[in-house]
Amino acid sequence: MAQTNPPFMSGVPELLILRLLGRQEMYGYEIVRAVKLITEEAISLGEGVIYPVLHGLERSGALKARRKAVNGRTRVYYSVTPKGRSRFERLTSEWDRISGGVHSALRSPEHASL
Amino acid sequence: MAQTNPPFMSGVPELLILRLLGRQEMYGYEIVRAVKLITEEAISLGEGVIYPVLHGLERSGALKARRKAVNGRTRVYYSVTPKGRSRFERLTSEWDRISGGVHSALRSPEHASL
DNA sequence: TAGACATGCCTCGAATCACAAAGTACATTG
DNA sequence: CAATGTACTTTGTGATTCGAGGCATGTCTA
Repeated sequence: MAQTNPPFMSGVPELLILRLLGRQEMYGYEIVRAVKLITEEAISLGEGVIYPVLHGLERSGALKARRKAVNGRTRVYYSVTPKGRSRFERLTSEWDRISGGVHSALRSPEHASL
Repeated sequence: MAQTNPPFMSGVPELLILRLLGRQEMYGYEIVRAVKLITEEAISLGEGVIYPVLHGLERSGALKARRKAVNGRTRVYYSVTPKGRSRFERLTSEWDRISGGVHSALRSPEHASL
């Protein structure tokens, strides 16, 4: 039933994709598997998530694509542009801010005086 | 224009509210200020976010409300029910999973072999 | 030959939910 | 009286995550 707006996932697919493509170019199907690996099985993204994000990032100039035939199949390899790199940095600092804030809240003493 | 789906914020208001009300009962306007404090200014939620979440959690049985007159004004104090507590625990472990996964991804070595 | 399974890309519909802005009302203070 | 702080409410918006499904090719096995 396509549980939408799943808690804590907004922005995450984009962040992870930019992270992966910052190391090396990759194609969609490969990214699906790679996400599981780098998140240590904590996060799993389906193709229905990956491809739309990829297309959106390409359209906004954060990624560029090149088609490559391998074994009679066509793969679309993506790599980050300078624009994508700065987007990744902005997102990363956003992530640090939010997750830091939540962490403070969760760890803050049980009977702090407000 | 109400920047919607702001990165990394989905589920966060609910988590923070449940966290605060787990310590002591509070009313909406108070929560708005408290969120800034416990997140160390990292996160700030407007009333337009707090109140709808409060109503939703009450409707779903996670919170109960009681009205209290103070200084000629009426305040609605909320406190968590057992249902709310277990919801908080579920959300917390979700948060740990996701943020742990993202953290792994961001810290994972630049040239890991996938 | 057929069947199953992995690879590889794509689209669709659904439902959510965080947000800004604006509005109401009363109290206090200068 | 005007301004500010308290306290609660409603509305419109739209970006986005997700599952399910479709299509096509390659490989492996019985």
